[in-house]
Amino acid sequence: MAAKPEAKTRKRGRRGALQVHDALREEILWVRIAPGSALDERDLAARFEVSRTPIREALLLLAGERLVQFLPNRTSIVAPFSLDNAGDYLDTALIVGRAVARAAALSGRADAAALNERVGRVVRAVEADEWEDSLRSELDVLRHLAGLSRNIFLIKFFDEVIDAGMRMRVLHYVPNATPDERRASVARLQALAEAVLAGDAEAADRAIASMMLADAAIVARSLEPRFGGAMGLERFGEGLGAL
Amino acid sequence: MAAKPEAKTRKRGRRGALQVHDALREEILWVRIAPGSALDERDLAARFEVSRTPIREALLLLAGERLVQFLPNRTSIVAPFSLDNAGDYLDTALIVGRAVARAAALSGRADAAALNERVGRVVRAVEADEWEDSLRSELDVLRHLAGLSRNIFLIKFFDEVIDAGMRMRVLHYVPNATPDERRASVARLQALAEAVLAGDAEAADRAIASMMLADAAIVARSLEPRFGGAMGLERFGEGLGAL
DNA sequence: GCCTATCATTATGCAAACATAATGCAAGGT
DNA sequence: ACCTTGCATTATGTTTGCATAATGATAGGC
Repeated sequence: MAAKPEAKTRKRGRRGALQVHDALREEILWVRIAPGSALDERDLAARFEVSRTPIREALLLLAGERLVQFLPNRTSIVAPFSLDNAGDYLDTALIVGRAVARAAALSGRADAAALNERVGRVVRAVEADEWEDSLRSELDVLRHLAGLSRNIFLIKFFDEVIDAGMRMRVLHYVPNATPDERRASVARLQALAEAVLAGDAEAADRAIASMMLADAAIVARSLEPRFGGAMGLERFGEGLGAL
Repeated sequence: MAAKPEAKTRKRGRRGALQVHDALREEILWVRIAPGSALDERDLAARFEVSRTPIREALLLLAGERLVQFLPNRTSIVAPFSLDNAGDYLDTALIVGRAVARAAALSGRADAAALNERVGRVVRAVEADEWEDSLRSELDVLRHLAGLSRNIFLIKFFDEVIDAGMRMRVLHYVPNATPDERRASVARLQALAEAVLAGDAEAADRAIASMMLADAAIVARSLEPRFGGAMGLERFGEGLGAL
């Protein structure tokens, strides 16, 4: 009866373009496809067992998310990745992240059981040294907090911020953070959760900012051998972050 | 020689999907197509004199920008518009806008001649009562200020904020603002420009916030007959805006 | 020996046709 | 008179094929 399981999958997901989009999106964000890689439509069509049209549609959607670069009459590529604007990124992430933390704390919608359960997953994944699970569950907590705001614009922008920093995390945070640093990061996440549960916007703001700054310092450290600290990362927390 | 001018246009714009995307995008943002309208692919194909493929690609891009809703196996529609989350919008716009104003002021890149020229266009358009030009040029000033930050994430988010509020402006700001209110808004824009030129981040922050709040009040006023002030708009400036 | 122009190759951009899911109407039954 | 069931209609989702622009190799000239 399970003669053609993949055929049933094809039939069930009656919209190949979205399937392809989601699959490619995951692969790009988790850097299972290298930045700059060519995305040949014919190859992808063969791989996903669909024609080129749904592939093109998926690539167009990804191009809209700035994850793929559509070059005119040339083969599309995975969006190149560099840390040249990591400073920009963290300035912006701080702004949106702090707004999310404050909104979550002020929402009065935080549920201790649900939140602690999610934080618990992070703790367990870090203890077990499952880096992918730990990253996934950590971002899940943050997205959950954003959801508490019920502000669709804030949620949307925060999602975009997380996605924009995804490959930086995978490439330059995960491989460089020591176990102690991971535990310290989780402790900051727990402080954030507690502040949100207590409805303390100021404390939540400080907690998420210190978490983001500490994580950024780890990324910055990984680059010093190459750039000699010329990345401008030392000014985090000044300027826009001080809004 | 100009025998087939439209044929040359077709040939020159070798990427119909982007042409269609830009055209539809303008029509949706300026509400020349009503929210909720059906977007029949065949009709659009006939209208733009291309096949359905580039139409579909354009619609997918617009769906990624949340300007079109792709309903499964049904005809796509222009994204519905409502003011139910206008409060969310203005909270978020304030956060990003204030960050832009501060970043522009701190950038030290503001050029008096270029900025005053742009502001001058707004003044002239308002004096001439050209509402579309005035809105266009006003948003152009704001985008120009965002560009001064050279922060690609901030620029991107600010663009998205402006687009997200576009139909609200066209439908509920433009028809309700009195000439005096328009002039007052322009005065606040001038104050913003002056603060940025002076490099005064605090003043720029206050200027853009007061501008956005005053404009929001006009939108809110237009709704009171219908909603009796139950929109939650009266709490602007509290909560997140007080970050 | 190196540079340049031309051509074959390859992959994209678009068009048209086919397959399929959803909708509306009509006919029949309760 | 109303609800239900089945079918025709319609528009989407996908496939396939062709036209065209860009790339790389090759041959010719300097």
